[in-house]
Amino acid sequence: MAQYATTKLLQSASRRERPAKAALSREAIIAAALQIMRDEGLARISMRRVASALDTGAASLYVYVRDTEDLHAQLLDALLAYVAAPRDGDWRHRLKGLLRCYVNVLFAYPEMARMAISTPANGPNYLRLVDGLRGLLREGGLADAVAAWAVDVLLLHATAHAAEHASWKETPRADQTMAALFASLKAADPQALPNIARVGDELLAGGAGNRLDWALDLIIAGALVVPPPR
Amino acid sequence: MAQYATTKLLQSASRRERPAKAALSREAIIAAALQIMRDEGLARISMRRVASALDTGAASLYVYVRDTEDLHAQLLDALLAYVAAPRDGDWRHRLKGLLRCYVNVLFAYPEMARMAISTPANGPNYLRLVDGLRGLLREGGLADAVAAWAVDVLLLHATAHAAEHASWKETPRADQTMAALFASLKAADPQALPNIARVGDELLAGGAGNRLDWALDLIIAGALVVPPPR
DNA sequence: ACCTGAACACCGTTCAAGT
DNA sequence: ACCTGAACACCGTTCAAGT
Repeated sequence: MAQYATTKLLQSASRRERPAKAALSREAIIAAALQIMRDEGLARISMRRVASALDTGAASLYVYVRDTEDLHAQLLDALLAYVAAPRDGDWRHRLKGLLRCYVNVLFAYPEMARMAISTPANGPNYLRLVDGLRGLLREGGLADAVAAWAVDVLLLHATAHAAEHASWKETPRADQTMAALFASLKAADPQALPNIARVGDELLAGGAGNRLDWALDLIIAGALVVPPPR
Repeated sequence: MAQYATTKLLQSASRRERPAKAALSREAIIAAALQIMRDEGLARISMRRVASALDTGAASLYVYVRDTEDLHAQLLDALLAYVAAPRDGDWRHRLKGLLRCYVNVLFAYPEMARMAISTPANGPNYLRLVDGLRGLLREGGLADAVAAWAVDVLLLHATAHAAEHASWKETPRADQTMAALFASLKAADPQALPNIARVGDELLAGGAGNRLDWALDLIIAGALVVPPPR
C-alpha cells in the first residue's frame, strides 16, 4: 500500500512537466492558461488552446469557465496575488510602491493590462488591493468616500499606463509605429498645430517610470485638494 | 457641444448608402467599417466582414490597410474628426469641454475606447486634439513641457474612463457582473478587508459624469502644483 | 454532474494567378 | 498596380450523446 503510494508519488513527480491526464478543475485550467501566457502570450490563450494543453476539447472547459472573458478575469486575479506594498516608509511611499508593484505585475504579462480596463475585476486579490489602497489614503488623511473615488482614479491610471506601455513594448511593429509618431510630431505644421510644432518631441522625453511617478503624484496631490462633487 | 458632436456623427451615419460596387479605396474601406461598427459593433469589424460589405474578398483590403490593428487605428482617427472644444469660457472650461467631447465620441462607439489605449494614434485628427489640449493648458499658465506631459495623463484617463464605462454599458452580462461586484463589496469581511467593509458600496456612488469631472479636476489641479521630475 | 466529438459560424493572413 | 479565390491555420460556443 505504502509502496504503491510512493511509486505513485514518484511517478507524478517525474511526470511533473505535463501530467498525462490530470483531473479537470478551475485551478488546473488557470495553471495551464498561465503557462501558455508565459510561453506564447495572452493572444494565444483561447478556449481551444487551453483545452488542448489539458488534453481535452474546448467544450469541457465550460463547466468551470463561463466564457473567454471570464477565463481572462480569473487569470488576472491569479496574477494579482503577487502584488504587495512595501512595509516601511510613510503612507505616500507605500501607496506609490503598491501601485508600482501592480503596474510591474501587469508589465510582466503585458497584454493582460488592456483587458483589465474593460473587465471589471472582483476577485479576492483585486479586493485586497483596493482595500490596501483605500487604507493608505485614509492614513494620508482622506475621508473614506474621497479615498474610494481616488483609488478608482489611481488604479485606472496605473492600469491604463501599463496597457499603453506594455503594448508599445510587445507589438512586433512597435518600433515602426513609434517612429511614425515621432515623425508626425517633428513634421507638424506650425500653422495648423502650433503647440505641437513649438514643443516638438518633448512629448516623448522622460522614462516611463518617471512619468508614472509624476502622474501618481498629480492624482494624489489633487485628491488632497479638490473637493468631491456634491 | 459634446451632445452636438455625437448627434452629428450618428446623423451622417444613417445617411450613408451602400453603392452597388464602388471603387476600392482607403476611404471606402473606412466608410464601410464605420457602417458595420454602427450596425453590429466593433467586434464585428473584421477584414472579412468589411470586405464582404464591399463585395470583395478580405485579401483585397491589404492594398490599403496593413493589418487589422491598422484598420482600427484609422477608424479611430476618422471618429476624432468630430471632437471639438467649446468656443466660450475660460481655458479650464474649454479644456474640460474638449475632453468630455472626446469621451462622448468614444462612448458612441464603446468598443473603440479599449483599443485606443493600446494603439498609439497618430492620425491628423488625433494630432489636432493633442495640439488643442496643449494650447489650452498653456493658456492656463503651464510650461510647454509640463503641458505635454499633462495632456498625456488627461488623454489617458479620458480614454480609460471611456473604455471602462463603455464596456459596462455594452456587454450583455454587464448587469450580472456589476451585481457580483456589488455583492462582493457588501459581503467584504471586516477582518480581512476593513477599508472596503467600512465604506461598503460608496465606491459605486455618484454618476460616471461627475466622477470624470472630478478626476479631470484632480489632474489639472495636480499639474498646476506638482513640479515635473528632473 | 461531468465530459466529449462534432458541428456551426466565424477569424487573419499569405500567395499564386489573373487583370 | 490592383484584385481575386483558395488555402492554411486558427477562433468561441452549442449541443446531443455518452459516462
